Formats: sequence, structure tokens, C-alpha cells
Amino acid sequence: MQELTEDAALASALRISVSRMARRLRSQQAGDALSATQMATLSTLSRHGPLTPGELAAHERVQPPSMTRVIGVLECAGLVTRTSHPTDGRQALVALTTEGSGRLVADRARRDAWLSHLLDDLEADELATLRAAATLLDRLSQA
Amino acid sequence: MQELTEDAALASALRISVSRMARRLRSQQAGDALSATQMATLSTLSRHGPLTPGELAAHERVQPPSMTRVIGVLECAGLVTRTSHPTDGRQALVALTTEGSGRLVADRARRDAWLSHLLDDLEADELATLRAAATLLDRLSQA
DNA sequence: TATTGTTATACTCTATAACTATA
DNA sequence: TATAGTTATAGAGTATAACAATA
Repeated sequence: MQELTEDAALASALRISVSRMARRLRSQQAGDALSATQMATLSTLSRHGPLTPGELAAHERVQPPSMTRVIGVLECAGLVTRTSHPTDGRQALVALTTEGSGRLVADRARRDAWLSHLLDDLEADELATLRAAATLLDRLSQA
Repeated sequence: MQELTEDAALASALRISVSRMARRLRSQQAGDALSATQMATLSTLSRHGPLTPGELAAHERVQPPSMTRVIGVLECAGLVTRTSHPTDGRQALVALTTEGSGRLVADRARRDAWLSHLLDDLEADELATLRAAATLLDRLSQA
């Protein structure tokens, strides 16, 4: 009973904290930066290697037509390539280009600068907490 | 040098995780639910009492025409009222209705419930990590 | 027939520019 | 004139429905 109450309180606190931080992070976005989904897509390709549009859509939790558009923008910008799947003609393989990889690094550095600066003031154990929390939030997001 | 690199990596990972979780939380206000700015506007009115459209626009960091639309939607839904300003005919006063106040409470409860349900599956030490992280995120957001 | 991806279309949210009413 | 708010219009992002190609 007590535990349930504490869970509910944590849920409320965590929701407010995460939402507020996300708002702050969004406000740090500069003009020519890529959108959140575009960045996340490049990031996913960087971590997983070439993926199909369907896999990317599932991973970023958008509908396939939305991912088609994202890929189109990234392809026009020369940040990804779209090649035919070796064994299944219906599918395609989206891969990061060298330019895409560079853009990812540069864009991240710019957008992370604000948060990174804040992290400088934290203690080692606090950084460890945030590192673990990031992993947990990822797991919860995929549930 | 190594520490700097790790901090930058954590900043990036944390930004992505927090943004993704915020997106998931937003997606829980399904169907008839209000948008983030609509909710934030109700919340601001709840905390500050009646405000003018200009004050609301400044507080939510949107342009005046955007706030005009938000207020229009909320007024049509019966969640706020728009009355003429007592001393300045150019201005208006937007106030929360009883129904708007109830909606605010109900929406918060629903989103808390979704996250709370997810937290049920976590271990005690993981909950402790999230509890500590929420506090840290609040501190970072205020910096 | 089922699956993968795309095209066509529409909706939401936000912005800038132009306009109205009041100070 | 200057200010508060609205209307008109446009752009970004995402969704559903319909379609094409392949398994």
C-alpha cells in the first residue's frame, strides 16, 4: 500500500521532471538543426548500422509513411543512402553516409553543449545516476 | 580529457532518452486529450489566476497568434472563459472554469497512472535511481 | 494473400505579416 | 503613434487510407 503510494508519487515527479527537461532541451535547439526524429534516426543508424525503413519506423515509434518522409529529407541532404535489400526486393536498406556521420557528431556537439556544461558541475555518483536513469528511461520508453 | 568525452556522451544519451520518454508521455494524452501547450496554459491559469492573452503567450513562450488559437480551442471546450479587461478595452482576461480545473486534474492523473503502471515492473534499486534522477533533472532544469 | 514501402491527403501546432480596435 | 489582439496564410511534422511491388 505504502509502496503503491510511493510509486504513484514517483511517477508524478518523474513525469514532471522529464517533461520539463525535454522542454528545456528543445529550447536549446538552434535554427538549422535537424528535427528530433531526424536526429534520432541518424543516431539509430549510427548505433545499429544499415536498417530498413520499417525497422527505423518501429524504433523511432512513428508510422511508416512518416519515416518515408524523414528518410527522404535525409537522403536529399546526402546524410543517408537508400539501397535495395540483397534478398528481399520489397525492402530497402538505409545507411549513414560519411557526411551524415559527421553531421551527427557536429549537431550533437552543438545541441549537447548546454547539457554537457551543466553536467560539469555534478559529482561522479550523480553522473552515474543519470547514466543509469538514461538506460532505464530507454527501457520504459520501449515498453 | 577522457572525462570530458564521457560527459559529452552522457549528455547526448540523456538528451535522447529524456526526449523520447517525454514523447511517450505526451502520446498518453490520447484521443480527446489536450496538447502540451493547452495543458500548460490551463496549468498556468490554475497557478496564477486570470491572465491576459499576451501574458499567457509570454509565459508559454509562443507568439500571440498561437495563443489566440489555444485560447479559442479551450474556450470552445468550456475550459476557460474570455472576459473584457476592466480598465483597458484592448486587452482581455482569460480565466479557468470549474470544468477546466477538473480536466487539468484528471489529465494529470491519467498520465501518472500510465507511468506508474510501468514502474511496477522495476526493482527497488531501479526505482531509487529514477527517484534520484528526477531530483537531478529538476536541479539541471532550473540552472 | 500477406507484407513492405510509397503516394495522396489531411490535421495539429506554430510562425510571420497584415489588419482592427483601443490607448 | 503605439499597443493588444485577431485574422490570413504558410511551413513542419505526423497520421490514416489507398496503392504498388514483391514474397
